Amino acid sequence: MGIQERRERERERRRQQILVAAKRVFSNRGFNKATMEDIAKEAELSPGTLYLYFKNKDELYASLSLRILQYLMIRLEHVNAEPLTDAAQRLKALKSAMYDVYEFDPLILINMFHMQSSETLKNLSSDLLNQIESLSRSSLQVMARIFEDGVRQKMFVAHHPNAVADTLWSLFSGIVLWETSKKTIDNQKDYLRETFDTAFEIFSRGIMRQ
Amino acid sequence: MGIQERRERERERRRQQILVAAKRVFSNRGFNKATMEDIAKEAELSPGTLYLYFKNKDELYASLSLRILQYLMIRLEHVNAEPLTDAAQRLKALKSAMYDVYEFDPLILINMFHMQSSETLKNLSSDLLNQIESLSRSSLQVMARIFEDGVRQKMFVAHHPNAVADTLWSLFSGIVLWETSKKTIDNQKDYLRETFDTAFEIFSRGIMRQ
Amino acid sequence: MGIQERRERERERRRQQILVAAKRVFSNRGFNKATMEDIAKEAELSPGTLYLYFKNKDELYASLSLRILQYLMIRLEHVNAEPLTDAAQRLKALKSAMYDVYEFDPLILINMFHMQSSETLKNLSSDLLNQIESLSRSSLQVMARIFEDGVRQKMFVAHHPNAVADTLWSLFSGIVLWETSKKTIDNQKDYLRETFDTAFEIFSRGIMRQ
Amino acid sequence: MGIQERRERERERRRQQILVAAKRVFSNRGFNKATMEDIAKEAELSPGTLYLYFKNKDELYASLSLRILQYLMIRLEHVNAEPLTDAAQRLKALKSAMYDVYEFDPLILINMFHMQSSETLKNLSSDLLNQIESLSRSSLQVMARIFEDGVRQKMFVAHHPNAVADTLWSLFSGIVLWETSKKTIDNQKDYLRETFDTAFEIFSRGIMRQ
DNA sequence: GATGAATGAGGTTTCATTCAT
DNA sequence: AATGAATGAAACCTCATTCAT
Repeated sequence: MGIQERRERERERRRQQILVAAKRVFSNRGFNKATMEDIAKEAELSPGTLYLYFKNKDELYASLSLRILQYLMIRLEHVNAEPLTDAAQRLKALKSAMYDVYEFDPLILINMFHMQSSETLKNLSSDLLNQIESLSRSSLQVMARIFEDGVRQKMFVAHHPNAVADTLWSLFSGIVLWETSKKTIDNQKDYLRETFDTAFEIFSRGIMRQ
Repeated sequence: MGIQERRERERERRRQQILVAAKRVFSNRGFNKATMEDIAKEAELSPGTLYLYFKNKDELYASLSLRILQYLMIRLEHVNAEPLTDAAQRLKALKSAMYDVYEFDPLILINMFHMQSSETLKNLSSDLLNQIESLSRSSLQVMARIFEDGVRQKMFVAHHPNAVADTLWSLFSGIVLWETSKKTIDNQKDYLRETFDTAFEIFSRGIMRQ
Repeated sequence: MGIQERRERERERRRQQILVAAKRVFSNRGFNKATMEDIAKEAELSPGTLYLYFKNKDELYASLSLRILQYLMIRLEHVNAEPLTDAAQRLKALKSAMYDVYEFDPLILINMFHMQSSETLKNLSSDLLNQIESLSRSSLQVMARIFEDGVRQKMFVAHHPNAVADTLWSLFSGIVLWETSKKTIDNQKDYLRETFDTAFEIFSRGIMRQ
Repeated sequence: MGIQERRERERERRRQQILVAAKRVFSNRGFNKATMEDIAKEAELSPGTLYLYFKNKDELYASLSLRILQYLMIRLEHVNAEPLTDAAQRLKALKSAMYDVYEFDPLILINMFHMQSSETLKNLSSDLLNQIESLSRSSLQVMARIFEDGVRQKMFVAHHPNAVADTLWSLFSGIVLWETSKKTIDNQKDYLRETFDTAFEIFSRGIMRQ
């Protein structure tokens, strides 16, 4: 391992250390209340150091999303790679993938949806914005391909695959945000899984041929 | 009209004047960037005056949501009040209602979803929070009742009515937020209606008996 | 006196109060070391208040210069207005005017020259920059006119009046900066007057006809 | 060449390398905006290394001035060494020397004047400050000697030679700073030579006997 | 009731300098 | 000797909120 490579690795480790701290602080103090100093303290680094790894606060926040998008992508590709047998099973695999994404990191997922629904997006460096965008676009395309295949195999009712993917994605993000908000207000327990079950059942029934 | 009543009326007029200004500013500058001074200027009032009508900035924002919830409630009750004929028509009416809500004031609707997905909720006065909550709860209940009726009439597949309402609501809010975010990034035109059409078709097919 | 006018007056008083404090702090701590908080404390105001009167730190600094330029302008116009008698007396009046400008506020004068010799200029609001520029331009023009008249009256050797004005202005600012720097290093007493005397004698002899 | 000497030479080479880089960065980014990291990058060294050769940022800046002062000194001594023939020619030689100093390195010259007119001076190590001071003092003395000789030879009007030297030096630095500032504002072309021509003509006429 | 000047806590960010490797 | 990652103090500036008029 060359010295260059080791440095690169060390640098990546630091980045992760900061992201982990950021996630923790963000989850404790909430999106707006978390300060760079909080994060620095949590990461046991100085504020200045954060800026060696992330251009500014928005970019640090946004970077949290990339990881989960990458995870989503991997899971979706797996679903797509499995031999096509039966529509119901396909959808089940898809549902399972999405739920895993939620469990992988609920807080960051909410963060991501939150960010997408705000004007924060406009302030990101075009580089990062492009990454997020392209990854999120590809994910939707992979999803769309699943539905496309299904339609071709006469398992799914004919719809524009992109629109179906958008529907599923909206359903998913809507549930995540809505259930989170209910949890915030009521301190209720986490009903997300149940809501998602019903929602998915309806969705499945809605797109599968009888 | 007593002097008391006239005062009350005058006061309400001011509140509306501020809300209108707030909405405009919020839509121009974005959620976080809008300042109280901006709003005051737009309302042709002084900053101090805003605080005579709204406890703080969060409350002012939150108050924007009430109006749209009230409108939602009215529309839903209408749907519910119509003589029950046929499931498809019921759902069509429901869809139409929701789309009207969107058109009634897209910006405030997004604002509302945005707020619900953030920790702003925690900072509201319990009074306002209660109002929002109860109104939003009732709306969901009215929706749920529609599905309940439908199930009883064997028009809809049996599901827990609340879960179906949650699904629809999530779907709706998810689409609004997701399509808005896409519009922000791409400066694309407004595809919301189309996405919602497909989504609703799938949803309808998913809950109706064949 | 209307309420509007009184407010305007009050506002101007505050501006002056801040400028006075800024000048004091600037002179004690030096150009770069002075902070907005220092100035606020000196003015017995809060930092935020400074920003109600000056857009940013650079503008506050630059505003210090305007006053002295205005004073310069007045003094020069007086020299110009006096009935033209004799070249020597004209120059004497001019010299006296410039020395008064120095005494009016040496620190701000140095500040002004310092600023002009730096890239701070680029960061000013175009409005303020224009004011400074135009005032400084007019001053030079008034000076140039004095020399122009002198040449026409055959009292001064023929030179391009603008170039003569530039020479005098450069001489003046050069002396101010150079003598100040010597004073800084040596903690010497203020030799400026003497240097200026000699310099002006040479200058006068250089432009007057024998 | 001993090993000691070679080391010394190597060290000097590095110093020069840094100074060259510093000059370049300073000229591009302006006095205040230039950072140590910029300079390090330009010199293809690391920030830490700069501190092995210069105590701090101020010293690095100040060191830039030494070279030009040395050049000035050499040129002035040449003027002084030439056989005294005629006052006009003496002054011409002096003027030519000063203009050469300007051309030798305008940026550093401005830098030097800029520094002299600021409180940076106070923060230098006494060693460096002494060097600058003594060199700048000697330069003025050499200049003064020229005028002294001229007076003794009845070519120049009697004035205190130091005061005349100060006048010339002030005139020179004043012009450099003033013309630079005009160039900054107007993006005008470089009028310095012309202004200096007129100024010097006036100055010459002012000190020469008729 | 309305004003709007003033507040001041608190946030983000920069950058000269250090020091372990 | 050279590195360059890390530091952390300190600066500028914003803006929700208050309160004397």
